[in-house]
Amino acid sequence: MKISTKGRYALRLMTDLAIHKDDGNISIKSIATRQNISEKYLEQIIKLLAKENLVESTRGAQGGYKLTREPIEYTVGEILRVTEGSLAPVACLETDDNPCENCMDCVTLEIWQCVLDAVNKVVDSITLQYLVDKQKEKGNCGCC
Amino acid sequence: MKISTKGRYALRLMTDLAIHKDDGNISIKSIATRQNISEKYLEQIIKLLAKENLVESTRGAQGGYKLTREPIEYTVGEILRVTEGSLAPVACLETDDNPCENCMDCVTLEIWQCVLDAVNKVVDSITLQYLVDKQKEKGNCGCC
DNA sequence: TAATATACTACAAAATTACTAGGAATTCAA
DNA sequence: TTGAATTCCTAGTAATTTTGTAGTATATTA
Repeated sequence: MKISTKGRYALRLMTDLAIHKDDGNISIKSIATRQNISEKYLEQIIKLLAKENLVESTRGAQGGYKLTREPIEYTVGEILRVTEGSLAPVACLETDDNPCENCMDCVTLEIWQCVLDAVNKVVDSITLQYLVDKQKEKGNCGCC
Repeated sequence: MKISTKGRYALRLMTDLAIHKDDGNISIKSIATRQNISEKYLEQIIKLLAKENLVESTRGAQGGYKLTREPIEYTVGEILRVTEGSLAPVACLETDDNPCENCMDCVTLEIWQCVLDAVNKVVDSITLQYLVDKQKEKGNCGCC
C-alpha cells in the first residue's frame, strides 16, 4: 500500500513551483537541484502534470514551468491521482464508473471501495497552499 | 497504492477457514482447490498468519489449519497487516512508535499519517464474520 | 547562431511481487 | 512399522513494476 516516488516527488515539485510562483518560469533543472531529484525523472513526472493542465510549460531559453492556478486551488489528492494513477487499492476500482463485471457482486469489493473513499477524503481535503504554509514552518525531509 | 495478492489471498483464506470452522483441520490443499490459488503460495501466506497466532496448525496426516478464535474476533485490518505488513503509505510510518528522525518535522508526514489512520479505521471496523455473512449472500469473484 | 530549455522515445537497472521446487519432519491409519 | 498425508523450511526464479538514464529533436531567446 505504498505511495511511489512519483507521487511523493510530484508533491515536492508542486510545492516548489507554488513557493516560486511569482518568479516566472521555473526550470526543471532548478527544481531538481533544490529538491535533489533526478532531472530526467522529474521531467517525466512533470509531463504528467502538464498533460492534465496542472502546470504549463514554456520551451526554449528562459523557459520552464509554472502553475496554472493558485496553490489553494489544487488538492493533494488531485496531484497524487495524476501522477500515481488512481489511489484504489485494487485494479477493479480504477475506472470511476464501472468496476469489473465479476466483482460487481463481490464481497471484498465493497471493502476496497470504503478504503478508497477514506483515502480520497483525506487527500482531497488538503490543498497545495497548506503544504506551502507548513513547508515554510517545518521543512521537508525529502524521504516521505 | 495497491494491496498485493498476499493480502487479498489471506482474506479469502481466512474466510474459507471461517466457513469451515466446524470441519476440523483444513488442509492447504483443499483451500487451494476451492479458492483456485497456488498451494505453495498459500503455504507461505498461511505461515505468516500462523506465526502471529491467527491460525493454528497440526502436522501430519489429517492435519491442517484452523482458526484460533471466533470469526467475529478477527478484523480485516489485522489480517491485512499480518500479511501485507503495515498499511502505511510511506516507509517512515512503518514502525508504530517513532517515525524516522528526519521526518519528525516533515510537512508530508502528517498527510501520510492521516491516510494511514483513515485506512486503518476502515479495515479495523470490518470483522471476518462480516465477510463470512456477505460471502454466503454474494460470493467472491477472486479478482479483488 | 549559440545557449538554454522543453518534448519525446527508447532503453536499463533495481526492487518487489508472485510464485515454483524440493526435500525434511511429523502424524495417522492400516 | 510402513506408507500416505500433511505441515515446515530454504532456495531459487519468473514476471512485473518502479525508478531511473540516454540521446536526440524541437523551440525560444539574447
